[in-house]
Amino acid sequence: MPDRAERPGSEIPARPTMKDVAAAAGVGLKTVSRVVNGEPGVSEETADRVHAAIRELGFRRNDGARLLRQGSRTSCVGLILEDLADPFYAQLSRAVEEVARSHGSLLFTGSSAEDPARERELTLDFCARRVDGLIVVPTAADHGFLAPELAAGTAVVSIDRPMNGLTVDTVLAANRRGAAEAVGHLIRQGHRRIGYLGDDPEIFTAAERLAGYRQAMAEAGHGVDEAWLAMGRPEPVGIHLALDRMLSGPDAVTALMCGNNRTTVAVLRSLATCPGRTALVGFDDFELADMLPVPVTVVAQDPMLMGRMAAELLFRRMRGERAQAQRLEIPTRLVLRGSGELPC
Amino acid sequence: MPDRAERPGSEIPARPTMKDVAAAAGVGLKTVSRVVNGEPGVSEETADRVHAAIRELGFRRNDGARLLRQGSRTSCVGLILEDLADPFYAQLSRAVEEVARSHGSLLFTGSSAEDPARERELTLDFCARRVDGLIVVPTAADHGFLAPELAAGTAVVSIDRPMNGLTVDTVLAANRRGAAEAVGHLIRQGHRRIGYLGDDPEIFTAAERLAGYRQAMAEAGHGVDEAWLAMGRPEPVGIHLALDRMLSGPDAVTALMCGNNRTTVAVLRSLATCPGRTALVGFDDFELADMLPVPVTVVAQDPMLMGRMAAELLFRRMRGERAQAQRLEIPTRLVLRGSGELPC
DNA sequence: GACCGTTGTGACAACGTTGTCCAAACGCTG
DNA sequence: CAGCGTTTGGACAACGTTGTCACAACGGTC
Repeated sequence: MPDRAERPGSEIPARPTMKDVAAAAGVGLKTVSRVVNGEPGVSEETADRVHAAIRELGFRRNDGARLLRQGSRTSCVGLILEDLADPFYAQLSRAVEEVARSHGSLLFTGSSAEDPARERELTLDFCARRVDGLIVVPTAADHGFLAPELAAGTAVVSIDRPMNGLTVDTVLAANRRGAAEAVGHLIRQGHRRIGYLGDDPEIFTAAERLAGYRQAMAEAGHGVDEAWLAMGRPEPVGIHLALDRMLSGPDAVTALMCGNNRTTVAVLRSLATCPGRTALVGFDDFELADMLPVPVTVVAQDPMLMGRMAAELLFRRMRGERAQAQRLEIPTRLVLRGSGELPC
Repeated sequence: MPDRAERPGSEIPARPTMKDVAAAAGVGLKTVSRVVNGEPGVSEETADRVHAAIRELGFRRNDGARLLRQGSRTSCVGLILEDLADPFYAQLSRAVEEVARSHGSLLFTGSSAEDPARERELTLDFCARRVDGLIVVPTAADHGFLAPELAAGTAVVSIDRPMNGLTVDTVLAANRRGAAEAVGHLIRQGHRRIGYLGDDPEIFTAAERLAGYRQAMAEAGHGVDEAWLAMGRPEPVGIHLALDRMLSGPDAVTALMCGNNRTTVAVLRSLATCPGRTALVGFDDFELADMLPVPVTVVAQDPMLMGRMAAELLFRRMRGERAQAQRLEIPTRLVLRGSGELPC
């Protein structure tokens, strides 16, 4: 064989292209293309030769080139969330992936780690890869930087939090109402001094849930002592200190509302070291909440449903639907298990 | 303006290309390329004009075309696992993503759902997108179909389970040893009749852990009654029935070993409905295991470390390292919490 | 004023694929 | 055997980008 495409000494093995296949099968380039794409107009015998060459060379079509030529969709969507390892987001991802798969799309995933710069970088990287759509848990304060992408036809859906500076479909949990219901429940159990531990109020969900707490307290005519509030990243030490403060003194709180699953777990760990029982409701359900010594009453979200809804909205947009941007609020469900039903 | 690239009636808004930018800025195509890539040899004034045009048109470079032209790496890696929503895999993903990010790569994620056909499809789709590397939790019995990709320079690393029919770097937990240690621990607590509930033994980890159980029993000189074994997907009903069987009669088992976190949780739920306490050790740690009424003794794996190692191996390969395929076994850690220390 | 190097710029080909178009070879009819 | 359609095949351009090369304009030297 005089002329081989691959040079023996080359470090990076060259991938066979259609040209190589064509040469190996002794046919024209376009014929290979036809065979690969199942187009008609190729005799069975020729197709067999081409298939044999493909197998022999281990050819696989370069989708990048195909997409470039066709100028069409890449069949990729991107998902950007805060932390893939958080069970809430893990479930959400799974649902998004499922829907993407059912529409024949592949999924890019990225964690922003609550860092706006990182989110922006990831988003734009995904856009440079020409994803057809993006599902984002927004962290940045403003998403105006996405406007050109949106204008260029990239579908965008916001999930878990709204996006500022950009009008897009949005899927949220009923944060305020869910939190208000939970606090209302505690109030009906006779509690008046209720502590609230939540995430940084810069985060939309944290602010909304806090607002729900305040609303329920106000509706019941109970004042809120600012000393009962502790807002910040769910770190064990900070939470332990906050609890120490809230649970001591004559005006100690008798019940606690936790703003997210991380906080709830941290609070439970902290409480486990203290004697005495405090009523508690957590926002967001978590595995084994029902199996703990005092089963934990929670405001359950439905991350799977949220992910599914967001993905369906995204694919609807990608199909070219022009309707006005929607804002879906997925209801929460108060799951009574015991921890919220403790007396004062 | 006589000649505009975009037609007003067109449904799909055309993305601006470098050509459009060049026209808008009144410069040549290559000059735009130079500006975009920060190449020298462009006067400041020209660069400013180009930047203005880029901002105005909302231009973003098409990485697909760039990659095609350069023939170089896509800076994408693919991760295929069983179920993104499983906490073990969620943590593993996070670690992989972190390493990928630190190497400037984007991450495709896909769940095989333990379906070989789906795994194969995902894998090959990723390859068609020309990922630089693949990390796979293998489900298929044989991965020979990946051989051409490997030959073409796609790096492949197997994680959690070995790959058959392909020699690649592999990162595993010390399944057999971990399980044997755990069972040995139960034996030292005086147990002789120990039940084992695990996943389908077709799955490598399930088979290995079962082997560890058998080994520990054999070393202690205890026989194994096949009625003590229940292998299959972790479904509540099946597990409940199996437990009923194991825990009744005069020869009821006095301790249980669970082969994975899903099974452990299902067993705990099932046991919660029965009176009486059974010693139990689970393979794989899970959140709140230490907070349950009887804290659960587990064989802890380190999914983050496994993910990190696999990703580091992958990027080492991608950097062109030619060393022989490695097989890393990450040690497990027996975490004593109480459930394994119950008396017979 | 002929020659030089330097600086800024653009024309052109190429990456791997597909869509358009045309040509060769065939069997059929008149 | 001319004329026709049908089947099969290939040449060529284009997608958006970058690498190579060459050209134009400049100031400076002999």
